[in-house]
Amino acid sequence: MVYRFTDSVPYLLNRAGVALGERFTRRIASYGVTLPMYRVLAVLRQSGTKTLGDLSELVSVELSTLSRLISLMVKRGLVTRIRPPENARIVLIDVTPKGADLADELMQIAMHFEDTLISNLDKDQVDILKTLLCQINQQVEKL
Amino acid sequence: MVYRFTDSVPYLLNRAGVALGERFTRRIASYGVTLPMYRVLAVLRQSGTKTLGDLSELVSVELSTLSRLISLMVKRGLVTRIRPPENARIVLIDVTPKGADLADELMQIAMHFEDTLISNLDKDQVDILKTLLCQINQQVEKL
DNA sequence: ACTTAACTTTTGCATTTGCAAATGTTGTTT
DNA sequence: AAACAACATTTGCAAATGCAAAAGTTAAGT
Repeated sequence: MVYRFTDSVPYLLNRAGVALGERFTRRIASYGVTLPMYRVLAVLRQSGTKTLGDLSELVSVELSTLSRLISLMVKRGLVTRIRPPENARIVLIDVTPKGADLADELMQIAMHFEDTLISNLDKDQVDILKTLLCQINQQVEKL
Repeated sequence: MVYRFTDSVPYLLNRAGVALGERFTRRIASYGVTLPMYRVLAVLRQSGTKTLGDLSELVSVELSTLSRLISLMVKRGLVTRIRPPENARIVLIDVTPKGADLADELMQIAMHFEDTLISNLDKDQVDILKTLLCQINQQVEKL
């Protein structure tokens, strides 16, 4: 059995991810938001306040990159960045009301994306897809 | 049914893709090769000479970015860049013998990655995974 | 208390990226 | 054959990225 690079999981994963990302980026560009920004807003909207480190983990963006991205988002009034006095080495990020509204709007679009994406796929198969993607994430630790 | 961002296909896809990419990047760093470089080598090794445009499509790297990446790879003796006289507006990229050897070596590592990645997954499920990733790619066109 | 270690974020700097415009080539129209 | 459109790649430039080092804060050891 020969190894076919273009049939490998990492290749297909990247391909689908990039294609999807590009589409969504273009779709939300008119809102003045980039894909990483959307991810930040969506995570915060879903689970509330997060430290920078946790957020970095959750949105798969490197810490230093995220730090600067947050600076930009603060400047645009989408999120707040607070150093709590009781523990001044962490930074807490949260959405502003404006950011929350925007997040809701964008998540509507994302929902629609998801719908068309899996529209002609088996419900069971989509479940398998999601489960496997999660498992891959765990397996990656062992590599 | 509420929309949970962190359960969405794009999110999980990105997460797995980034995690996998980071690991592999670190794994191959000692060979002086980046992930996009590996992808270029692997595609060329698998399917032979390609135009820059086709290659861009195959490795999911934007044309201008790829153009510069290829310049670097040419300088390092990994690939060749030829403008065929019979059609001088295209550029043909191919691996050098050195590039081919490196590609083989790296693909061994990639094979091993794939093995551990899907080691405790169902064979049938992996097939579904791959199929769905391909279908997602096609569906993306409709978004 | 003082030093050292551990934790979290930010910054410096070089590299990579992506869009738009420019370049060069072929094909088509008149 | 000149002008124009279509095709394929490259380049300019601003923004994003990633690593390593720095900075600031808390915790632990002596």
